[in-house]
Amino acid sequence: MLSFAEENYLKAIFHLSDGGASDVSTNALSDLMNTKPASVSDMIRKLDEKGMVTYKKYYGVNVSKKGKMMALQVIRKHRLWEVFLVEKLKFSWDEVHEVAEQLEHIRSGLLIQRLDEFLDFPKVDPHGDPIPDENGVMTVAKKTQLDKMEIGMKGKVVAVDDGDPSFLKYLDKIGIYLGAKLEVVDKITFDGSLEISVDGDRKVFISREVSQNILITD
Amino acid sequence: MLSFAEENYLKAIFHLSDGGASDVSTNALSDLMNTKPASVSDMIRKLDEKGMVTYKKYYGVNVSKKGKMMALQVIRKHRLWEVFLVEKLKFSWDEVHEVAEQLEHIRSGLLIQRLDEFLDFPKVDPHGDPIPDENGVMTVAKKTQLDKMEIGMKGKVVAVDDGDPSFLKYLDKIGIYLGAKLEVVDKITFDGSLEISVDGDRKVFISREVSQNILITD
DNA sequence: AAATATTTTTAGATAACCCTAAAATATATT
DNA sequence: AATATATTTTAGGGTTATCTAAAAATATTT
Repeated sequence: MLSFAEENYLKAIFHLSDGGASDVSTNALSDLMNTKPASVSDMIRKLDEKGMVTYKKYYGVNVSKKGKMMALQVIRKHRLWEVFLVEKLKFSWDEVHEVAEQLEHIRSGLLIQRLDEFLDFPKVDPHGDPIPDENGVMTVAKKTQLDKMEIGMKGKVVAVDDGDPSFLKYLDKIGIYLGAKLEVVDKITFDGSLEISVDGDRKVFISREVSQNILITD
Repeated sequence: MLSFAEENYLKAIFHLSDGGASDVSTNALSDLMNTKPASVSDMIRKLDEKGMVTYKKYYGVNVSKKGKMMALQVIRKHRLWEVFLVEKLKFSWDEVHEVAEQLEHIRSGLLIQRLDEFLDFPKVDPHGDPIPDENGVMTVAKKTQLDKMEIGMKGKVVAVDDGDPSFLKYLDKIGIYLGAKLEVVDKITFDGSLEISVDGDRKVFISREVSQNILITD
């Protein structure tokens, strides 16, 4: 069985490698984990011995098949708990992460199975990120950045490309939430900012930067 | 801040001392915690330095005022999570403990406040044990052992005096649950066993031993 | 391609929590 | 009250996860 620390490293490697696509450097990991590179080297060696990662000294690390499954299980738990916190306990987007970081390590197959059921088998978390199933499979909907859409196009907010709490708070403030129906009303060519309508009525202006971080599906 | 291990020791001392009433021996603690007496001595010394327990070498340990509050907070979390698991996730009495042992260590004031609200501020856990409030105060209902009741007396199951899973399973099997309305139909003087009706209809026989472990309030 | 800079690993330490074995203290027995 | 027994503590180690400082390997610059 993996320790909390091992689970966290595995999750970090999974994310930094884009699900195993590219290798991850020791420094990138130490940055993300808020530990020193030396500590990362130690941990990676241990995870390698356990067959959880593939590791070539000085050239980077990646998740193994086994490690990827473990990471996906932790991510599954994290995201299910986030849904619980937001939908049932009325947490706001920016309050969930810290608590879910703790809850994701609770060990109980039954618990997570029942939680999934209780939440009615959600497919995405409150940030719109897909929730892996028991086998680690995620069904990913095609997402478009809001700034790539043309005037008159409509869609539903499925994700937010940024974990920054202040960004999430801002979205909350202007009334944009996961599942909100958006329509591009106008596009200001000067600075790329957008006028959009939320749920068919409320109209708001948002900067290009903000619009790039809002993901839409139809 | 206290570590998981420290929280667990504090909780154990609280329980073994009956909430601070009597001092606790090193061996009693090592038994309950499944550790060696030497480890207990170490931990107690540390908790003493932190002002969480009162400790006189060779003569036993007890919770301090501060330690008692900490223990009650952990117990509060434990019991609230038990209610959640049983009422919302359909866990049975005997499945909750292990998971609640993990969940009780999640650190988030907001979480436990919202959970309490979500569960509609329960006063007792699924075993009928009282849930301390934010200030550590428990409102204890007067409980009578079922075997002390006379023929014709009625009451509601508020607690079960035994944590043994097989006992809880047996109760489940014969249809006795927390909140069930019981009436003593007959008392067999020969062996002290009881005939009781559950919820006004189903009649079952239970041994004196079982009836001693079922607590009733009116 | 040699020198310099950066990244990564190794070596050695520390803190938390547990262990075994031995010493100290308290309790029970004769 | 002296001795035997049981309990508790101390001493010395092991493991995990972290650290700093130094060494080794890789990458960049001139």
